[in-house]
Amino acid sequence: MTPNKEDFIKAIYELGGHEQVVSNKALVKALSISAASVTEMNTRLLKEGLITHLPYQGVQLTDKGLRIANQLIRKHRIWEVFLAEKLGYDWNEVHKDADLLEHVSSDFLIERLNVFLGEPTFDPHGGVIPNKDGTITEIDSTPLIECTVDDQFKIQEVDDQEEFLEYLLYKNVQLGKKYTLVDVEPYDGPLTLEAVDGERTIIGHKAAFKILVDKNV
Amino acid sequence: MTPNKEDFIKAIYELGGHEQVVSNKALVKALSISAASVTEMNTRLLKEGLITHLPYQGVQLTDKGLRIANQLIRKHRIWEVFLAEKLGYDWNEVHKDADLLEHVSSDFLIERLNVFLGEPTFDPHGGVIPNKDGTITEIDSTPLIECTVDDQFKIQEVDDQEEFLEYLLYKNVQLGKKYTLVDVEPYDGPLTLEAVDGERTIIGHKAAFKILVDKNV
DNA sequence: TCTATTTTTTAGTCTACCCTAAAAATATTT
DNA sequence: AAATATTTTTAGGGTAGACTAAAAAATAGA
Ligand SMILES: [Mn+2]
Ligand SMILES: [Mn+2]
Ligand SMILES: [Mn+2]
Ligand SMILES: [Mn+2]
Repeated sequence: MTPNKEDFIKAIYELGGHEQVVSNKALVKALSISAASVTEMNTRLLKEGLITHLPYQGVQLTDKGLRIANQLIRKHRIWEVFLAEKLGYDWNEVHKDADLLEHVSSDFLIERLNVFLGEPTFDPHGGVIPNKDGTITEIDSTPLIECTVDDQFKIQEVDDQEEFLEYLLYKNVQLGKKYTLVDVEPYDGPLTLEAVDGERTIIGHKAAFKILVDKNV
Repeated sequence: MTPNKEDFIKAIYELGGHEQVVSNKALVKALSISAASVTEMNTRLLKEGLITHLPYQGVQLTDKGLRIANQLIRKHRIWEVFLAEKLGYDWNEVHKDADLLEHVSSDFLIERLNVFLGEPTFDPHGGVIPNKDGTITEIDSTPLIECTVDDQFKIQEVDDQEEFLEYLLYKNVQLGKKYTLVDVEPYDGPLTLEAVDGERTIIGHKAAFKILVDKNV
């Protein structure tokens, strides 16, 4: 296993490769490599039994590939917690370094780091940290876009794209914060959230797809 | 710069390449790669201006190469402090993980980690951590082998080979611990140390080369 | 349905590392 | 001073991972 292969498998997972077929095109975009390189890597991973491949359609993770993806995501997210909680990174700053550290982390290191951090359940943007055995404890959450006026909820998880996290930082939307949805403008207009202290935040329509909330508040 | 190049430059430094010429043979041994690979890497580093090369004699670091070596050692040692102090690694366990982490550590990360650790001066086996600008604060120390009976000292630094550190762990010799040298057997015989609490430790002749002490105790 | 566009694959290159085996240079013995 | 041994370099290969350009296959549109 190499860093490139690991990131490739992780990308397949993040594009839904544990349940759907993922196209080469999607991987080209996600990894910023050429289409030829995707075909090449597919061939390698197929040979190692980490993916299945339907020519001209795409790839899917095997159980073996899925386990590797989950273990890498575990490492990634544990590092993100460390960078945010111990080193004071903002949540939009953690990803880049974690993306490198994840590939050079022995199990010994990760388990000790996990204990040092108090065995966290979520990463800084609310992503669930997979268990040591590669399984995932599913969390019940709803995309904000599916909420209706007067719904009450707390922010459960947000998309981890760096620019989006910066946007939320600017909007002062934080993980775990409680809101009421007080307005949704028609024709894909903005949403207005009201925090418990009365603070109002207006966010764009598309942002509401990237925020997951917990309505059992 | 790649991990292999970085480790190669670090190896040159550790073999004395900031003041002497380092032979290919020494690098073959230190890095466990073939002689041909050493020649090849020398050619690459020469082209980048990181070393000077005298054919059939060996290589030496340029100022540029020296700066890279010191910055890598800084990263390595800061990680070692983290692993030992925060994650509870024994001092013989830190090296392997630090040897990987050092290559994926941004300056941003290292400076934050350094602050988190309280800006340490020494790594877990007493090695000085180079400053941010690549300079080194020299420490006054004496090899234990040069001490004579009745000398008093404290342990300043020890060789960082994993097996040697295990040996010292077994002998209960710790950094900063104060001893009196009570006996040196002739014909390269063992040395006997006595701690302040009266505990006596007998160590082999060759071990006394790998331990540096501070006589200003 | 047939043409145009998009997507995927193939073919051919390139760089970074690594190797073994043989040749060349340097050091050491006798 | 030669012969022998050691060290370094050269020659020739190999693999992983990336690329561009061109061919092939699939999809979308008229
Ligand atoms: Mn991340
Ligand atoms: Mn990564
Ligand atoms: Mn070390
Ligand atoms: Mn290293």
